[in-house]
Amino acid sequence: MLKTKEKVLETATLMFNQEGTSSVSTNHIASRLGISTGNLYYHFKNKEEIIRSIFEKMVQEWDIVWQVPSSDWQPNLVDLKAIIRQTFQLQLKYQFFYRELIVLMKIDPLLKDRHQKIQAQRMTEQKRFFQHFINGDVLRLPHDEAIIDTLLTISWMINNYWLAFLETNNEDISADKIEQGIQLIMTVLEPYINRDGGIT
Amino acid sequence: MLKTKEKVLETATLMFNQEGTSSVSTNHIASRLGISTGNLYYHFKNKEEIIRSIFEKMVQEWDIVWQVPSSDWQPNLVDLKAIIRQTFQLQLKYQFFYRELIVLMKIDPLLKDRHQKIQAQRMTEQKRFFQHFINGDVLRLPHDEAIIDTLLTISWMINNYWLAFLETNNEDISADKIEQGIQLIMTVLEPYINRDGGIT
DNA sequence: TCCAAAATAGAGTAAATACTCTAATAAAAA
DNA sequence: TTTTTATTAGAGTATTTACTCTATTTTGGA
Repeated sequence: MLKTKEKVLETATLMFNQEGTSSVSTNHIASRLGISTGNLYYHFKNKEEIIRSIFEKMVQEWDIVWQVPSSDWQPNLVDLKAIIRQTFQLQLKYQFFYRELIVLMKIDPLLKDRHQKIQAQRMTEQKRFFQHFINGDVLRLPHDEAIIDTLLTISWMINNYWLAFLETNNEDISADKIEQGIQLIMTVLEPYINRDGGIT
Repeated sequence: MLKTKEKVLETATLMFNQEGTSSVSTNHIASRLGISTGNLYYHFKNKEEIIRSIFEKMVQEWDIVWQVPSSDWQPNLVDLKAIIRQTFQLQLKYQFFYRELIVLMKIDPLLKDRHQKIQAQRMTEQKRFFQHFINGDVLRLPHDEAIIDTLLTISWMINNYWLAFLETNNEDISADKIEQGIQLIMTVLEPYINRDGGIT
């Protein structure tokens, strides 16, 4: 059975996803859980600390998804798609973050700092990841160096905003829609995929 | 000189952009403007009506940007870039909307309905717009029909989320960054651009 | 000039929010 | 067992928020 602290994070995440952070008060969270506000504040200094803790959980799960399988791993599109798929699933779990990030960072400078650090790290990691695919001859890029950054940025954006985009279109998110998101990224990379390397 | 009603919308927009809608109360807006709350509520039924009015203004400006210049207009990349540039500028002016849309729609079902209608309309318009470019031989697409929708979706997403993406990266938005956003979209279209048609 | 309608001021309020404080209970350690 | 520490309950509070109400002023037309 989960400890109170973990239960708060879990329930808060669900409620934030459903109603948005500003509509969900600490009192709401406590009463939904059937605990007292005193208890909730025993575990968390304030609402922002709850949000920051959720962020840290998300970061941990994200890191697991994106770690390179092993040192002798051969980059291929099937694995890439699997990773993108898992990233989409994480976004689903922590939807509110992707929706409200900018405002949340405005309200909480600590979260802002933390996010900025993480984001910078990830950018570097992803670039290295991408390089694997070029070195592994799965992707073949023009001499123009800048194109790597550009493609990476676009892929990142699709990966980050596809679900939000669906939401603004009032489409509900199904496994099928996630595959469509993967497809979008593949379309961007398509012109640069080397048909000889990796399995499509 | 602007009427009170217009001034409220203008000031509210600025404040929402700076601090986020949930941090800006109707009292804040009134006092920033140096008017009474009574006065503000004389012009607007509630806070949501303010937000909806701002949305309508944004829609109007957007429509001006995207109307096809004239019936005998020849599609070309220079004009396309100009339109994208103006769209980015609109996003800058109404930043808070792009950041908070999903939550705002959750809070206000009227806004949600309205946005959904507008969004659907625009999708159709943009598709027609895109078709101009194909018919005008500026773009050449593979027989695969689905690719049109895919490219359109990706372009739309970049156009809608590029500035938000920059914000999460803590980069401030300059004219230069806007050009970079245009470049992103062009990179996506690049493999399908017919070098003979239109001027790059 | 007069008057009805439009615009404004500003005091007032119910509800909600984030959080504190103290006392009680449960769990762990000695 | 006893004692210390970790949890929990729940009443209480200062502040804020969205919004109302009434009285006053301004404005534009007849």
